[in-house]
Amino acid sequence: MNPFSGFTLSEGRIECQPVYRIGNTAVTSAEPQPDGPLSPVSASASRSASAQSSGASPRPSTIQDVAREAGVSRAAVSKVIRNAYGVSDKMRAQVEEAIERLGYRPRVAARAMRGASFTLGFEIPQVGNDFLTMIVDGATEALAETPYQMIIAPLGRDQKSDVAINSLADRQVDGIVAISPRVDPAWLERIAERTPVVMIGRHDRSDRYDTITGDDRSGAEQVMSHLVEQGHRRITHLTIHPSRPEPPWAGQAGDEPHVVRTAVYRDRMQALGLEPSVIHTLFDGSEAHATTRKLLDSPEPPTAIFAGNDTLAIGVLSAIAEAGLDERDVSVVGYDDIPIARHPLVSLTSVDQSGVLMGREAARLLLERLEGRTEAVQLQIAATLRERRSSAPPRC
Amino acid sequence: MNPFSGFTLSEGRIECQPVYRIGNTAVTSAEPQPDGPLSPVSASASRSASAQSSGASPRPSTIQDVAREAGVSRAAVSKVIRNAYGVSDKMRAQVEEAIERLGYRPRVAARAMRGASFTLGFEIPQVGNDFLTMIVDGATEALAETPYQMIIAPLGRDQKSDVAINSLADRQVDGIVAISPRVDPAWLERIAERTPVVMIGRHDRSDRYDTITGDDRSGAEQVMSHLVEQGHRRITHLTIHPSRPEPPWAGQAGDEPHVVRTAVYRDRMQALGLEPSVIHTLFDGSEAHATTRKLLDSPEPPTAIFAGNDTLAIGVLSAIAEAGLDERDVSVVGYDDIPIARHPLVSLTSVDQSGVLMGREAARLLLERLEGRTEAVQLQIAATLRERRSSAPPRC
DNA sequence: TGAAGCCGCTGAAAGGATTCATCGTCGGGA
DNA sequence: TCCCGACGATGAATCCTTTCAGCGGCTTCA
Repeated sequence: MNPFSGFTLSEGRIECQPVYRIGNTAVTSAEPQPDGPLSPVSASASRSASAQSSGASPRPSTIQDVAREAGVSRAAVSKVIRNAYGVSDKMRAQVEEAIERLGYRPRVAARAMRGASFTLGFEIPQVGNDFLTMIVDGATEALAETPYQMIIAPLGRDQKSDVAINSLADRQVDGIVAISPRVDPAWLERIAERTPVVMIGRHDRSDRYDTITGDDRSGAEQVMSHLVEQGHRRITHLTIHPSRPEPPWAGQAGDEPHVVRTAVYRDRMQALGLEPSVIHTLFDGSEAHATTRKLLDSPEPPTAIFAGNDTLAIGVLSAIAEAGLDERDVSVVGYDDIPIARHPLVSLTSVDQSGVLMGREAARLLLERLEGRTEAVQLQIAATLRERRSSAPPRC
Repeated sequence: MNPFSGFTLSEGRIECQPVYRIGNTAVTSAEPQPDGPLSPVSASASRSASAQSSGASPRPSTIQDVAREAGVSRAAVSKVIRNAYGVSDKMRAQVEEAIERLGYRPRVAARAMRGASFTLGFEIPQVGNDFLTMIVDGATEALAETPYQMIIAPLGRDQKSDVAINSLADRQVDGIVAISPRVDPAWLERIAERTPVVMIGRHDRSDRYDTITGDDRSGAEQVMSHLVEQGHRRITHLTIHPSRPEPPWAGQAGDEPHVVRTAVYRDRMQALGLEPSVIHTLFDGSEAHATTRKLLDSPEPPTAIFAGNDTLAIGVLSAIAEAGLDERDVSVVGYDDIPIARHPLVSLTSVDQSGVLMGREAARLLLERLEGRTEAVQLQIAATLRERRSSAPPRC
């Protein structure tokens, strides 16, 4: 079975909450198709049929129609659209009027076949993650005045980054932003041969793609200094699971941000003669919550928890609050400084590495590449600790 | 100037936070292009040139290459890929082996020209909004086993929904999910003639596109009953600005969720002989925060605030916390039940309308359409009040 | 006045996958 | 042995846009 074919609708509608359906319930072609599992063919076939049956759907106008309407050639219209060289004012006016009259819109698929798709793709490992959202926001802003449209390919459950990146490449996006994905650098370089790539997060260095990283070393140092100065000695570090199995490129090509932060934690603890304690959880806050509860019940709970990112820190905070404790019992520091960290009810100490700036710069780097830059660039964004209420000197 | 042409990179790099740039700074083609402002042409031209200069970039293999490799015709390969009718096991094996050997991936743009793009587009008015995130999560899940890839088109700053929807249509997505956009229903129907559309949120009813709504009436009723039962009388309603100027289709075609919630609020207040007080703010929480501060300083502040959605409610809560007050002073109820509402530090009473379910159903409805359904469907998702700490009986 | 060069525009080819009409082959029944 | 139908595979047409080579007409300069 090749990866592009064959799928079936999972049958049955799961209703965990009442859904009222108005309108038809019967699906026209619900009975098994003659050629086995529902395939894209039958889907597109029946779709076009339905478009006809619902009637009065004039096919959208093409560049040919515009050319006819304006009394010029297809190529001339194309040049007007692309703002290319060699178009008289008169012709431009005629063509633009014709475009207006027909409501013509260039088909991106057709453009992509020869030229550009004017699309920049963002691979986002976790849609709900606020740090990633900041990156998207920054990029959106940077692309506002350009003809480029951003599209986001979210990762499905248990999906690997490379699926989404491939999917973007298949769509012939003009550039790709990949956010700290666990993919083979060599593979990514192969993608980058054809499509400009900016990779955010990992401390990679490549001649083929650009990278943007936060200063994870400095950020983590600041966290540790802050906690130690406050008098904490029993500090636990909570972070996400490392890649399993250990990818062959790990360590060699550059480390993921979380790995760097963890390394700094270990170093600082050992330098102080303290026992490092690192706990790995899933990336969403739920497991961080459960883990923290257990931690609080342990005979000698930590007085401070350094969470690898804010999502984890939020989960940690919820466990602490549920246990009726506060920052005087257990201090918490996160990483990323997502918007909710600033909220007075949360007030989470965190490291600001300006996701918005990262997103903006990522978009810029892609635009530069499209403009012609060929050498790789590495950007590093400074990290700044934002001290808030969640970290305080321990009681005893 | 037509809308598809002409852009320039905004010059100068704004650095509000230190950015360290490693690697080249000079951009190859920074000098003005011969044909005026940098146009997509030159961009793609220089790009391909750079690809050549960096060398060793064999053009990606096509269906033709696979056909040659497997010793069959192009059409045969196409049929294998699409899992279509009339392929012998032997040929399938040969072709799949050839695909494997060449690392062939079908170009989506080319497929879209005749067949399907296997892409479903989501128009998301606000990337950071957690309710919308829940919808995306639900849809991701529903699409996991299908060959369809989801792409998200986020709205740029000050961008209208129709820009993003058009952009998705231009990319020939096979289906569109639009989330409560302020667009003309007639316009949306025109889009829906060619591409299946599911619209989430607005209480529309169309023969051409499907709709999914929450039960905003019931949800708002539950909120008001809850607050009134707790003894609140001075209840202020905070909601987002209505569309300005008033769109010509307002009220006629169906209302936006926020408008329905506000209407219920007004009705209930008036039925109780109380003075309704509605305040409009921007959709992001920041203005809600400022507005609430002012409200708290007023001579007779409300004892409860019913926020039109959770994002606003979070902003309200932050103002209340900053003022050193709590739920006994001012109760807060939101709408959507986003994940952070459950957090013990926030504990926001809210209306759960299951965004995840909405997203899942939206994806399903599109798949049904692609399967052949032609009649429109309306789904309504039940609303359930989740009572939490943020709403409590007033002090006096 | 002739040659050269530029300008504005045009026709045709290219790009990759799908689909339709068509063709060849093989097995089985008469 | 012959014919027919079913099955499998094929070539060509198609989708829409961009790009390239080229073509008149005009200007400029020798």
